[in-house]
Amino acid sequence: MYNLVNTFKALSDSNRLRILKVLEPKPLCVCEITDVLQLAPSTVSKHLSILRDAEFIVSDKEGKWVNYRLNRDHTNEYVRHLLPLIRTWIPDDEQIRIDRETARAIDHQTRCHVYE
Amino acid sequence: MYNLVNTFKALSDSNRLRILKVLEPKPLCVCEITDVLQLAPSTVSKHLSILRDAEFIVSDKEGKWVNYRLNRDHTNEYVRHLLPLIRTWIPDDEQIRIDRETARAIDHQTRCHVYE
DNA sequence: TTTATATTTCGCCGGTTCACGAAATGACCT
DNA sequence: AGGTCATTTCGTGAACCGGCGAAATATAAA
Repeated sequence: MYNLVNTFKALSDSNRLRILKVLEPKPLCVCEITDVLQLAPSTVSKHLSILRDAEFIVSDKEGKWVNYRLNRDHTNEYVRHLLPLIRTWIPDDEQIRIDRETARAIDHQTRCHVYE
Repeated sequence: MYNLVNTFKALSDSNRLRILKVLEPKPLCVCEITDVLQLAPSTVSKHLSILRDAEFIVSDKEGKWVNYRLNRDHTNEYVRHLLPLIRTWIPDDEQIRIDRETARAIDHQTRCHVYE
């Protein structure tokens, strides 16, 4: 029960839903997500840890960056059912549309100071 | 988006999940639900209004009582998908099991002062 | 080693949520 | 009309949540 409540709590914030929706097309690192949400990095980091604790997303460390992606693993029953539903929901929400366009427009090399 | 967040918020409280689960077998009035949850009537009433606003439950007035039941209507897309999921989840949670037993044991006539 | 960048952790502040009791409202019996 | 019970509304206090900036940590270039 406690676990189920926690799962729904993770989904009870519009900025966390924005994160899940912007990760649908492709994984992103924290600084890219920060650019999309326009929130302080510490705030974004906290949101990501909540989504990760609920197993909606997983992180991969790559150099100084941490990439986050949707959890496609089917171990967690709640996530297994909820992620596909969320994928079908609010596909044309204006905010979500803007976020995806923002994410698409980010030049990863420049934004994340990647040396060649 | 706002609507979806609100839907998840309605599910983000263990007492509200208890209400949804105890209503699965059959509708109950507020005083019966109050007996099950062991919370103040005003608190229970508030939880019920949150669940009703999110369209998970509907109310029917019957004399001085208000009966609440799960919303089987399929108008709300979120509810249409989430209620069946919740029905399959935490079926053997200890608290849920106790709540259902409590509800089953309530003598409606006596508890709700029903005149013959 | 120093500097730059990315990320997380921590503490604080303001707003929200959840619990309660008191009061208001509604329905029905006498 | 007066009394009783069911329910809701309202105000309040404690706990929680989401935002921020500062500091800590990690990686890698210079």
